[in-house]
Amino acid sequence: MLKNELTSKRSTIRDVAKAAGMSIASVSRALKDPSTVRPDTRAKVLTAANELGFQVNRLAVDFRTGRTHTLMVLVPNIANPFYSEFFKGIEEAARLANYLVLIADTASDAFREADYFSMLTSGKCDGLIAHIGRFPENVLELFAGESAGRFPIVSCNRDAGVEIPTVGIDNYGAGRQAALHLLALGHRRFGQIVGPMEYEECKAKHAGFVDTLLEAGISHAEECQAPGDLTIASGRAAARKLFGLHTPPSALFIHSDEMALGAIQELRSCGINVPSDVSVVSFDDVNFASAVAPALTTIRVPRREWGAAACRLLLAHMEGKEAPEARTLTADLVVRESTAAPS
Amino acid sequence: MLKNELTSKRSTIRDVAKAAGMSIASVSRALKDPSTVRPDTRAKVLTAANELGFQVNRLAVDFRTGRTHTLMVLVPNIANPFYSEFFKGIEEAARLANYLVLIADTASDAFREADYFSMLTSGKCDGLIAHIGRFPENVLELFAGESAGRFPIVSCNRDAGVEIPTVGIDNYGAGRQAALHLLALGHRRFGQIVGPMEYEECKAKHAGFVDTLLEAGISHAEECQAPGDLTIASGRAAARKLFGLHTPPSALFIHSDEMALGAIQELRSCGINVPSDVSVVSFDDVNFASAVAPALTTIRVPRREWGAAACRLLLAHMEGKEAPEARTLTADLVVRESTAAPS
DNA sequence: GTGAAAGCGCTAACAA
DNA sequence: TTGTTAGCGCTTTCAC
Repeated sequence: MLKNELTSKRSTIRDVAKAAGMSIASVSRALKDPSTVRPDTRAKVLTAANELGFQVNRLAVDFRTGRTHTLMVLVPNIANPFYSEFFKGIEEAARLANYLVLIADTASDAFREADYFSMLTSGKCDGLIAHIGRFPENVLELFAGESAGRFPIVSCNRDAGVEIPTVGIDNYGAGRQAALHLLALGHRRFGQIVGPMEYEECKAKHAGFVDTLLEAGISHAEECQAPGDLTIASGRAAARKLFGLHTPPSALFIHSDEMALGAIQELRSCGINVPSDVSVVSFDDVNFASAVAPALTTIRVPRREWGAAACRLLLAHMEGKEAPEARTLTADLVVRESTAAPS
Repeated sequence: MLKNELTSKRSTIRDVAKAAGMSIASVSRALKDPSTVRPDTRAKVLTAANELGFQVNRLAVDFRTGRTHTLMVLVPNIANPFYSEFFKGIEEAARLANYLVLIADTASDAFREADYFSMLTSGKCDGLIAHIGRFPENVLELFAGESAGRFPIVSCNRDAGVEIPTVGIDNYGAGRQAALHLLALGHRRFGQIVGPMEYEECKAKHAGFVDTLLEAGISHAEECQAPGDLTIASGRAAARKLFGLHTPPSALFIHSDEMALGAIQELRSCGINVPSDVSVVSFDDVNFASAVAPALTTIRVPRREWGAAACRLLLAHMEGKEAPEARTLTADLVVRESTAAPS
């Protein structure tokens, strides 16, 4: 039995109406659109509401109006420091339009993803921004075809064959920049620690990097590539694997700052120094990237702008407007201390 | 299958009932509690629902039942990597009880705090876990007195004069451990980079540290203390201030790993080495703490357990049960590389 | 400017 | 086991 069921029930506009000596319609109006009632009516209602400790039941309002003024953001792992600024960008844009934003961590779990997605399809939020690596099959079905337009949703990752509005990053171009920088420094033996390759995002980073090496006449062998899941621990493991090779690389492109941190730590423990022995270019430019030693040379992803752009696109969709802006943001290289010419 | 949706509004159980040739009550039952209807009834309903692309309107369900099966977590700044594990702990505990959890970032903004708090008081969630430094006045009023028990809420920080169920950390004991460790190493000149001192949390860390020094006959001057806001940047600034002193400390207690990272970076840029010149004990043990160089000696806060405990306490409250467990968790020192004997 | 009344989509008595 | 029906608290015509 719930506690608030035991205590007195909360008052409704009906109670307020009785106390103020007017109809519930007037109470509703006085509360929601004061200009439509006479000042003294309004005053009476407000007084009564106050005395009764009246709190509007938003569940009822939302149900009645069919709108919740709430947006949701889905992420696979809130532990990734990447998301902090991303959320701030969304929050700011949402606030301007008078929306509240709620975050859900799906833990890359299909059940959770389905649960949270259903909050959109079942009306519990008005729109959804999905920053998940891959859309689950059942979700794709849901948003395919004609029903596509019915649920306002914006993706932050392009996913093959998905017709969902997307605000993405030019990952291919970013991978390219990483390669060009390392090439310019004089490196010729490259390694790569990649994120989950089922994500388009990681595929594109990888392709941009490898294609650019190829153009420079350098092939990027399969064995010089180690997979990770974007966490520190997976970076450590990947570095261990890569430097077990008999001709280890002199330069590394790593798909996230977190993995880079783990990799650099692992190398250090093996007596391999960054950047004098190995150069590292990573991805994201999270908060700690510029504060660790060596400070990370990384691809700066405009996370706040990304969030804001995604939110604006979502809002535009919800109002049936056209897309308000470009949908691919560029991420640029920031050179710090983790890269140098090969020794 | 989803065809009719594009032309008209979404279908309701009424539509399903008509299509299946039964009453809406049976549809409701078949969907919600299959065991209460005959198998063939159930099959008919499911088929009809499927054909119509029926999705239950959760807004209506929640409104009708008065329950949302949703918990909310309020944090002042999601950018703090501290929260990652904390959320996971909550999510896990919530999931066991069949609740969804949503996160809101209040940005320490009073308006936002009020907005999100009202989601609880207006019924949009069933319970709330607040991990904010300080409760805003208006919120305190709301939860004072008789209405206190009406809204299930759990705080993660003790706040003076607040009668809200709390799961906290023994910050005083942690501050004490930091001091004892540094003292044992032989340090005698101490500095401290503190978090916002209006938070009880930071006050307690500070008091535990200072009291322990005092017991050892060492006074901790006001000038050896610099304020920060728990971010990397504020750690840098605080370190700059502290080492402008003409007798700088040989050991630092810093209220968060993030600030410690900033401080260590600042010191490094001044040619001051950690730990050979200065020892650093920080707080939290976030993900990167063990991966940076030097690895941080820090107070390990059991974040996942904290989240889980807070969630269980909330759930217990919502069911009117007694508190299921102790409400103060201990945080213990983890010695790594950032502390050493003074030179 | 205000009130009466009709629901929004669903659940849960209560009947049958 | 199934159907009928009365609302949950609010917004919103539509009269007055």
